[in-house]
Amino acid sequence: MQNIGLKLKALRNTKGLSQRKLAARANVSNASISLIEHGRTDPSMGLLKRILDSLDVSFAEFFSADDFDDEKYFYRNDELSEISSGLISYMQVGSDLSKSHLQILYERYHPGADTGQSMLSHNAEEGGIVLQGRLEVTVGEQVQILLAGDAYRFNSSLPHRFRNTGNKDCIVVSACTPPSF
Amino acid sequence: MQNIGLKLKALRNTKGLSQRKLAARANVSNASISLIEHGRTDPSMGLLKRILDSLDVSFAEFFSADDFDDEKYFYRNDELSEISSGLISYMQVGSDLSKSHLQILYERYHPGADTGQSMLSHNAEEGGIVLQGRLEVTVGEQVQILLAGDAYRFNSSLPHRFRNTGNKDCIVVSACTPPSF
DNA sequence: TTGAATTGTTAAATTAATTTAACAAAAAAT
DNA sequence: ATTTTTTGTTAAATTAATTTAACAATTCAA
Repeated sequence: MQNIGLKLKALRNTKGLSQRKLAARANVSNASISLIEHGRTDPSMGLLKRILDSLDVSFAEFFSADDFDDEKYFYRNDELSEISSGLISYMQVGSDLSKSHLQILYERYHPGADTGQSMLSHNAEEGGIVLQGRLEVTVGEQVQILLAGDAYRFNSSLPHRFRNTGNKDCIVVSACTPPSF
Repeated sequence: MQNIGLKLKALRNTKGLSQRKLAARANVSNASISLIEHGRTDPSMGLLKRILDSLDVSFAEFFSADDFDDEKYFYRNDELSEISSGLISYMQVGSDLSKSHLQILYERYHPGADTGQSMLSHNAEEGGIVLQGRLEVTVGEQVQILLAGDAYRFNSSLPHRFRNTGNKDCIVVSACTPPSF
């Protein structure tokens, strides 16, 4: 478990704490911190929990925290990655999201556009806001027509479907975590 | 660590495995499974990893799998939760995000609006698309003016700042995972 | 330049996790 | 019915994590 050690050391350093300071806050021995950081022990969950708690970091955060660090933060309108699919065009913020947790899309549904059915069952969570037009959204047993200003959010494991039932383009800004494609 | 035990037991049952079957696949003793499930031991990371690996479940999944399940999927424009803060108004999709991983906001920056500085260091990831107006965004050492159609995305642990440097309202749809407030 | 405090490491001692091996209870097989 | 497996639990034995307490190296003060 060398990897955990490296992560912990990095985390400790960003908080500017010494092994002993961290040990005191977490109520563990400083030796434990040293041994874990060097991968010379296989820490118990309880020990690691006390340490992470004292750093205000949850297990989920700690294990999902493989920070992406491209230095690209800004995207001009024409730099958005276009992903076309039939009558729907998706403009994605960022191109390679493989190390990312968040996907943001500017979506344009042409009249008659229809996603068909469930985009699979990712353990994901998604939502969006309608900016223009008319969007029929189905989630589980529920169906709704959303107009400009309306919004949706649900767990992506539920079967869902999007349709533009209007006669003009429908525009939506959506987000999904983790990315769905 | 009673909670880990309950989770593991539930997970094992959904896969239809007995303690011994699981133990064999994970190459651990069946006693360990029993002790963990009853919270009578504080398992080591390595032991738990072997068990989860054999179930094709990552640590991240194991700890983040607290599915939210409100049956509320749709939000009319006037149902968005307004969170005002000085010259900025945030319209949030959903009210209680405590069990959620995703926060979606419709943001309106009045002229002169300024977030000041770093919204702290959440181990989060955020991004957004500018729909209207002029937004100055600072991330780390970089500063950019974004106009309608432009976008941003970055790791929220970087110091960042938003300012409306135009003379009209600026509108942005943003997303953040996990929610920042 | 000296002394005090703080750093990270590590052997030895202690405590606890993990396995081995046994047990009883329940289900399956003959 | 009765044997044979399979189930989950647990004491005892073994192995390993964790702490205590020491060490040398570095930084800070005066």
